[in-house]
Amino acid sequence: MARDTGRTRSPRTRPGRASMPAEHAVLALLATGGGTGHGYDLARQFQAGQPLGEVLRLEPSMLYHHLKKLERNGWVTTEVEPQGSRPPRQVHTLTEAGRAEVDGWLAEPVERTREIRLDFLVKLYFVRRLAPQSVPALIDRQRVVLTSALTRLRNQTAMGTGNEDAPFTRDVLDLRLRQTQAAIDWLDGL
Amino acid sequence: MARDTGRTRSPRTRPGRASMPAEHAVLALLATGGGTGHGYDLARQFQAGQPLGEVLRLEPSMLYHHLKKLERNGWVTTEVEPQGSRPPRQVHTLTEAGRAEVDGWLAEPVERTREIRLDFLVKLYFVRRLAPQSVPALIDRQRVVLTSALTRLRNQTAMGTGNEDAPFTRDVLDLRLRQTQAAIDWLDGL
DNA sequence: AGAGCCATGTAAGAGGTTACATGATTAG
DNA sequence: CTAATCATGTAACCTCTTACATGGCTCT
Repeated sequence: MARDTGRTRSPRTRPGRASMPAEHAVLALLATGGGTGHGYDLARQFQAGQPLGEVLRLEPSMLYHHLKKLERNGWVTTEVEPQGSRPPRQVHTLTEAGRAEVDGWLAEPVERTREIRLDFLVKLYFVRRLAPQSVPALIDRQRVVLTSALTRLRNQTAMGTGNEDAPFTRDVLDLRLRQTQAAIDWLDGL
Repeated sequence: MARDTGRTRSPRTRPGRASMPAEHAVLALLATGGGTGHGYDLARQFQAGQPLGEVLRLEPSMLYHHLKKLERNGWVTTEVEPQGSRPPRQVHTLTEAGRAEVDGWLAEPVERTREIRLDFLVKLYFVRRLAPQSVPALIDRQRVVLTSALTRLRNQTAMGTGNEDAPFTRDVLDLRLRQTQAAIDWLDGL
């Protein structure tokens, strides 16, 4: 369609802005290994049976994919390390930008309640390993986010109370309230 | 492994087997409209402000995409309906296979707790509109699924009680327990 | 005259899954 | 001898999101 407006194509401002837990987990895992590591080694931690693997399962193919992407982002550099008899390793090293990215990601709470289940758990795992003194701050900030979500949900529920023809919407809000409340209770028990 | 086994490429048994809530919602929405409808009309229901749109937001482009896919699956047929002055409509009609697919989907509870938030809510919305007498059965079946998940989580928690070096795993299980319990409580209140 | 509705899509990319490819070495 | 481990990927196919295209008609 459309011959061409002259502008080739907008730079796609922000592509959705998900928190990309898998990518950040790989980056943070590099940080726990002193800033370096190779794919095969990192892969083990994402398998079933490992604590991290219970929350975020990552197939080797996806792990290698993420490592390539982290390199394109300038968050890691890669060198080949020959191994004698074994296949050579691609050793990845965190850059300063990568380190900053990890630190920022670890300090930010997640936005949505549904991100508690994956994103926040992964963050919690790594904050405990990389900056245990920041754990209470992260939990507090997350609690604030969830509490304000709770308030918003309560307001919506109150506003809808005249609307008697929408029991479905009431049920939706009720579920969300309960799930958010459960997450807050869990945070409080940490 | 294997230069070539002769088989060009396996038919990819099942591509992940998610419940595909968006696709089924489109199909079910056609059913509520007497088995026929066109894209633009269906699209309105997936917008913000509509009860369905509060749970499942679908951009027009994705809706049209799903309609094409439903046709490839043999669940709908499509005819063009000229409109006089307006642009012609693509009128989609549920086939028997499509009707059966909707019925089956509406009767099945979801497998995972995290699918309650989207998949189950959408199902509930359509069961109430298409087969209100089946609502209690769906809720019961869903309750059974969630209760057995709860039992599994409790067993895992009990087994892990010797493992003192894994507080993270305990926290993960605790969160899942609370979220599952919240979902059960919500079901009981419906 | 301009805004917005009607009605349908394409293009491009991110993120993710599963299967398959390769090939040497070491442990049972 | 066979299976697992070390080590790295590619191919093919999904879903979903955002941006953009087209073009007449109706309402203010």
